[in-house]
Amino acid sequence: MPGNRRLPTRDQLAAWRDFIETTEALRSRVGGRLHDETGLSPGDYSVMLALSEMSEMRSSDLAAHIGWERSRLSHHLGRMERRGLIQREDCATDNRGAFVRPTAAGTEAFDAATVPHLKAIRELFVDALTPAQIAAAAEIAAALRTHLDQP
Amino acid sequence: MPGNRRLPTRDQLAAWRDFIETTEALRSRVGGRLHDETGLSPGDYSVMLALSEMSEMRSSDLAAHIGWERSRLSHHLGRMERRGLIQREDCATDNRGAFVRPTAAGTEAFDAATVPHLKAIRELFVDALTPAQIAAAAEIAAALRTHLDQP
DNA sequence: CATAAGCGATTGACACGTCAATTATTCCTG
DNA sequence: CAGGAATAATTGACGTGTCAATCGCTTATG
Repeated sequence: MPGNRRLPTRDQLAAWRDFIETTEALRSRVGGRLHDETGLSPGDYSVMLALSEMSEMRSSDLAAHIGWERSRLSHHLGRMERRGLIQREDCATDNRGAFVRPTAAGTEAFDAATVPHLKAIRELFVDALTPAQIAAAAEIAAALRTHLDQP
Repeated sequence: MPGNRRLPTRDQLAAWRDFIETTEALRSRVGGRLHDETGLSPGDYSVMLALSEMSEMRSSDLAAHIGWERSRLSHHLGRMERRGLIQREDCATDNRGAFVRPTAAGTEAFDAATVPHLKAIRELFVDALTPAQIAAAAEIAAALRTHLDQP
């Protein structure tokens, strides 16, 4: 029984490729529309979404909330700060810490971005699939996630 | 009938998020394993895979073959050339053109990467899903792709 | 209370992607 | 065949992501 008995079949490999390439194209298309129509990148949107729920947050908590590494967030916040979307403030109780809060311009940009973004999701994802397929997609995601989270 | 009648429902949005975040995590995990175990990035692998089928190729054809923009390929080939995986040669019949060919080291790295990569795909994708789910994933990808290629 | 350990956050170096501009060559057309 | 349009490929600027190192502050411990 050769070792490659355990490798994917031709069909499984084709399914993998179609699946992974198409989901990547989908993400990129939705993100592109978000950016083109609103000036916010997907990363910007995630940050602003989290801040819109809390309005002010420790940098670490924000990173945990959106599931980013802290250094990634730090770089991203630097770019967002330069563009005037957020600002950082020192934390009185812990001088190492920093608060992140949206600026007025940032909040406005986020508010203006929400509907276009949801619309893109509807048009490119929801409208492409039947209700059964959407349910299947959610189940597939759950199965993959469970498997990924294993040892 | 308010305009947001046409926006995704709570469930649809949750499905979107789970789906897109999980597929991204999956891609990144498979890519990470490829890179850690073989020293080739997913981009390197795509390039070497295409070259393994043709052995020598015009840069443009290579870009078309793997569906990349030419400038992306140009940057990537620069990095791969620096690492000694490929080399570029002038084209006799068209002095604008360039041939790309794998080096011996590149071919060796690719050959050594194939099995580990397929193994990662099996372990993280194939093994996570039932045969019916894999088929459903392929159908979902096809539906999304068709829809993306529309307007 | 000194100091080492730990934590919050940033930084620098580098890989990767996109877009717009550029260079060099070939092709086309009057 | 002259000169501009088209083509092959590269380049530069910049946003994005990861990893490892660093810096300053807090806290626990002897």
